[in-house]
Amino acid sequence: MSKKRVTLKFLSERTGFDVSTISRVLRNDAAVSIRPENMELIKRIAREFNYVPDTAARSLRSSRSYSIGTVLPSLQNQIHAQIVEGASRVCRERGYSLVIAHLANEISPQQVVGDLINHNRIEGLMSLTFRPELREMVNSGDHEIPVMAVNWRASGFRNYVALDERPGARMATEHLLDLGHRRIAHLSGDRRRFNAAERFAGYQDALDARGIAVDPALIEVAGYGYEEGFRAMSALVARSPGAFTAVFAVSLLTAAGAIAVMNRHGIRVPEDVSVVGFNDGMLAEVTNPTITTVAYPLDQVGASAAEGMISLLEGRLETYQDVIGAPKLMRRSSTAEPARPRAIRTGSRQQISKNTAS
Amino acid sequence: MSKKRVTLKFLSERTGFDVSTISRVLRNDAAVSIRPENMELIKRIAREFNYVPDTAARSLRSSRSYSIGTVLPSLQNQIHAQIVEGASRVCRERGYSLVIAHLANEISPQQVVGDLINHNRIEGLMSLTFRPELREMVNSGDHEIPVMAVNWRASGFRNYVALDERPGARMATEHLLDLGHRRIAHLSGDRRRFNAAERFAGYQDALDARGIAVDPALIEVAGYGYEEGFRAMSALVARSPGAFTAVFAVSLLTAAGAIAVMNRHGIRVPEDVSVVGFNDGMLAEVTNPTITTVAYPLDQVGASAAEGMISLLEGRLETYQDVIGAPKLMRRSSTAEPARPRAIRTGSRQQISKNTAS
DNA sequence: ATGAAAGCGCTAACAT
DNA sequence: ATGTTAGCGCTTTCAT
Repeated sequence: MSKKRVTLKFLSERTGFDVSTISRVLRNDAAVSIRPENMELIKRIAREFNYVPDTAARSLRSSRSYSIGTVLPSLQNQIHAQIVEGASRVCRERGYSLVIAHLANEISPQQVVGDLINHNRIEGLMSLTFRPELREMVNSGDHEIPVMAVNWRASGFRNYVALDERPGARMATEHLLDLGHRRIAHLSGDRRRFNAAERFAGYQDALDARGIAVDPALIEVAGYGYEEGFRAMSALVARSPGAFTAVFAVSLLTAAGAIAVMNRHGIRVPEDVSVVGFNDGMLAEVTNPTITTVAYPLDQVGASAAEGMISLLEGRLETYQDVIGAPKLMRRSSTAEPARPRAIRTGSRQQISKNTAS
Repeated sequence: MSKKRVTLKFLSERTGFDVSTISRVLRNDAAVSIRPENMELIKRIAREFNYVPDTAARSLRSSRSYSIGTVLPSLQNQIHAQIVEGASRVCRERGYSLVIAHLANEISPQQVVGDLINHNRIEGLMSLTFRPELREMVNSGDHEIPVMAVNWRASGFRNYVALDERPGARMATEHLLDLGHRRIAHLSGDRRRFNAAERFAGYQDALDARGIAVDPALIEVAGYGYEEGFRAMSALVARSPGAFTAVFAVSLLTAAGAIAVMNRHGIRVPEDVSVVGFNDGMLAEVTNPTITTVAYPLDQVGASAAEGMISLLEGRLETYQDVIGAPKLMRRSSTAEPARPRAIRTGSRQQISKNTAS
C-alpha cells in the first residue's frame, strides 16, 4: 500500500470532468456523448496514471463478479490441462478470474458447484467433463448462470466448444491405410456420446473411402483412460489374436494402455501392430514407443470457450457455439508399414517375436 | 436472479439486531460483546437462510479481494497439476479464488504478474517455479503482497512450502542398494539450487551408509525435464558405458528421458539397468516399463501453501514455512536385481542384448 | 451489550 | 455534452 490507488475521483480532480463522465468514457459506454478531444484527454490521463478500475467496487455496483468457474475431473489429464491453459490466458487478459475446481471423490459435484456459485460468485460455468445433470445443479440455485460444455456436446446444451473430431479420426485411420494397413481395429469410447460417435464415424469414413468393410470383430469399446485402453486391448487380443495389424485408439491414454498390453504379450509396436491415438500431449513423446497421434489446438478450445463465455456474460451474445478443426497428424514411432504380406496371407496368429535391439 | 439474495439487512429485519451486530457475530469479531443466546440466534438464522457474505461488498469495504495468484511454467507438468489441485481445493473451501497463470513464451513474467496484481487484484502470489526475481517484480508495484515459494526454496524467501527431499532421495537410492546394486549413477539437477542439492545429498547419504564412495564419473547434471534426462543419459552412456547397473534420476521426467535413451541403445530396463525417479505421477504408470518412483503427497504441498497464504493474508501469521515429508516408494517395473555378478566382475561393457518376450 | 452512521469506488438513472 | 445523485452490501468507528 505504498502509493495511492488511482480512482475515478482522482481522475476527476485531474481532468475537471465528473466521475460519471469519466466512467462512461473509460467503459466505452454507448450512452456517452462527449467531444472527441475531451474523450482523448480523459483516456490519455487515465493511461498516464495507469488507472485500473477497482474490481470490487465495480462488482458491487454492477452485481458482477468477473469470475468464471471451471469444473473438470482432474488437472492431471494433460488434455484438460491444455484446455485450461488456453482459458486461463484469455481470462487473465480480459481481467476475469478463472476459478478451477476438480471433482474429487470425497466431495459431491453439487457441493463443488455450490461453493463456486456461492463463495466464489462465479458468473458462468465451463464444464470439461460430460455432465448433463450440471444444468439442473446450477439452475437449482438462487440465480441462473450460463453453462458451457467444453470439449463435448449434449442435447440441451446450447453453449459449447467442441472439436471437429470426425476429420481427425478419419485422418488417423487414413494414416494407417496409407501405410498399407487393411485390418485396422478401433478401441472406441461409449458411442452413445457425441465424441466417441464422431471418432467412430471418422474411422468409418476412412475405411468406406477405400472400400473396406468395418469388421465388428475389430471394434472394442474402451473409454478414454489408460485402464480402459488396457482392458479393451486385452479383450481384443484374446478375442481376435492376429486379426489386425493396426489400431486406432479413441484417445492418447487409451493408446498408451493398448500398447502396454501388447508389450506384455510380446506384440511389437509398430513392427507387429501400429497404434495411433487421438489428441496429442506430452505423454505421446515420452512413452516407448512414442505415439503417433492426431493433434488439435486444445488451448484454442479453452481460449474459445472463455471468449464465448465472456461474450455471454457481457450480453453480446445469446448463445455460443464453436467447433475447432485443423487437426494435424503427429507422426511418431508407434506407426509403421505392416509386416510382410506373408504374415497376413497365412492368417497366422500374431507372432510372438523376439525383440531385436534397434 | 430468481430468489433474492440474503443480506445482512435481511437478517437484521428478521432478528431485530442491527446489521453491524450481525456482521460482528458472523465474522467472530473479537470486539463483539453479545449475550450467548442472541449470538446463537443470529447464527442459527443466518444458517437457516443460507447467508453467504457478498464477496464484492466485503472486498470493497475491507480492501481485500480474496483471491490468490499462482504462477507456474505449465499446467501440463503433472507434478504442478497435483500441487495446484491441492491449492485450489483449499481455496475453494475457504472462499478464496485461486487464479492460475502460466508463464508462456509469448508474454513476460512481469506482464503476467502485473495482470494478476492489477486486474485480478490478487492479495498474494504463490510461485511453483524457481524465480528469485519474483519478489522484486511483485514489490515494484503499488503495494507489497506476500510471495510464497512452493516446492522450492531460496534465500530471501521467508514463505515457502517444500518437500523434505533428502530422505526421499535416500530412500530411492537405498531401494537400488537393497536390490543389490553397487554402481549407481545419478542424473542430477543444478546443484546450486536447493532441490537438486537435497536430492544429491540423499543419494550420498545412502551410499555413505553402505560405505560406498560417490563416483564422480557416475554423476551427470541433467535437469527436471524429459529432454534433459535424455541428453544427460546419452552423455553418461557415451562416457561411462557399462559402468553402472542402476540410475537414480532427479525427477520422473528425467527418468523417462533416461529410459528412452537406454531403449535406443539396447540397454534393457530393468534387466541391464534399473531406474528410479523422484516424485510420482500418472506418467510413471503408463510408460514401458512403468517407473519406480518416490512419491510425496504433492496435493498436500499445494494445500499447505494455500493454507499458509491465507493465514498470512488474514494476519494470523507473519511468515509461513512448511516442510512435507512422508515419501513412499512406489515400486514398479523399472527396478530389479542387477544382472548376475559375472557381467559386473568381468567389467564388460553394457551388453547389447536381445530382448526376450516377457 | 448493542445501534447509528459514514463511506469503500463505482455505475446508472435522472437531470440539465 | 456533461453533472447530480443515490446507492450496491459490507465493515468500522463512534455513540450510547
